[in-house]
Amino acid sequence: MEKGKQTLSIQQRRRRNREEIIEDIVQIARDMIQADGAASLSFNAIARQLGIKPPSLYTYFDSKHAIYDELFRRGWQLFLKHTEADIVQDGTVYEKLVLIFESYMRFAQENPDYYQIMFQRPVPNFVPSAENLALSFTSLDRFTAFLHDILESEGINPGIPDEQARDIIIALNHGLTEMHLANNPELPVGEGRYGGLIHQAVETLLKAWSPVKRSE
Amino acid sequence: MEKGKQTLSIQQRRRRNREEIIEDIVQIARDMIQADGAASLSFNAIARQLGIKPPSLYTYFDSKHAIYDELFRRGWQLFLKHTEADIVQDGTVYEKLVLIFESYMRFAQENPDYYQIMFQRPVPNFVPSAENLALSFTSLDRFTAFLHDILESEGINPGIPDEQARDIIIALNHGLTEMHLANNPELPVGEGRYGGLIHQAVETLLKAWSPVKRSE
DNA sequence: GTCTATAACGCGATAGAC
DNA sequence: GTCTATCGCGTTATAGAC
Repeated sequence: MEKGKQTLSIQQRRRRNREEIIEDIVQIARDMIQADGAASLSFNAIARQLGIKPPSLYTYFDSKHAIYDELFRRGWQLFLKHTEADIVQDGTVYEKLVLIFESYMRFAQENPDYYQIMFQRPVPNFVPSAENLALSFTSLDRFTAFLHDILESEGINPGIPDEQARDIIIALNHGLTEMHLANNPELPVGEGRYGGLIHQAVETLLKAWSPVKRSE
Repeated sequence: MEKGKQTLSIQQRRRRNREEIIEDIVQIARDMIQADGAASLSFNAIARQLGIKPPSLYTYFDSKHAIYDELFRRGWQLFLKHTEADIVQDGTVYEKLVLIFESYMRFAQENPDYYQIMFQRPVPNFVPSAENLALSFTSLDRFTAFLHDILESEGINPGIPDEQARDIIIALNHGLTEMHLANNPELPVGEGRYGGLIHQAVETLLKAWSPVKRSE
């Protein structure tokens, strides 16, 4: 991985434009993180693989943290697209929520590099820029609105404020994903000790929150 | 933190026995992790603070990973004691489960150094030894038995296998804790966006799993 | 003006000889 | 326990090539 030969000569490389090189850097960083974890991403190793010297890399990124920040940004952009595609208008609440859970877990599994940087904190002292952090709030706002809609349209009253119901969903969803990645990272969403629990988890929530007659 | 003076001279230190020095090393490592995160623990810095040269540290630990492994072991030992104290025999299921949730979150907050190493994976390439890993299974077994007991004694049938109910509890509990630490690490258990959701979370689970008459 | 290389600094973990 | 030495890291300064 680290010792890969560059495929282009320096002269050829020079002709390529800046954007292409940045894409290369991002792709190399993603590959390395997927192989060895976000915390052990090496600035020097990226340069080596690109076929340039480490100092030259500073032409494209001001620091190693700037690369993390760019990955953070791209991750959230992709996540917004990813979840958008999985938010459907038809179907039952149950089906909609299951899709949300599966979507989150699938994103984590398909993009472990982005997921680490976005939802875990593997890099000491890395703080995303305020601009990119705002992207994550956009996602939360969207989910809040989505949940509000489906609860209202189905006449579901969790008995607690919508925001609390939302946060319980978020915590359960995140917890299932974390445990799935820790226990059966190789199994697809829907299988494994935790990855296979999405339906039961959503059913549990909806059972508790559905407006049914209770004996007590 | 890192530049603290040693309080004993080398000669005094020499007289102390090996176990005391190891205790010192562990305590210094814990302090450093609490300050800067597990991933940025520095072997050299530990030696500096102990008042010895880095290579001498190898007399006590074979590698940096060996220090992590020792912390992993101590963390699980403490966790077993910690939860044991919070598993009570009297009270309702609701109260017992709330205590379990609070206990886990409190452990994470009071021992962030151990928690990181035990439940997150902040150190690339660190894998706990099989011997110490077994400690974590002891904890799972104990929780399985505990949950089985209280479900049975209260005649609760979640409608799904006990192991699945257990894992939903674990996931929700872990998710709440992760989100609390990420959002309001400074707030005590019971407060904050996620730290204040334990009662609602447990209530949701028990509502769904309680044997009540339903209209559908 | 943009990209590159060389050299060097201070840090880290670790190995080996003493 | 020590010291010396090797190697990797991120980063900066500086200077030359396109």
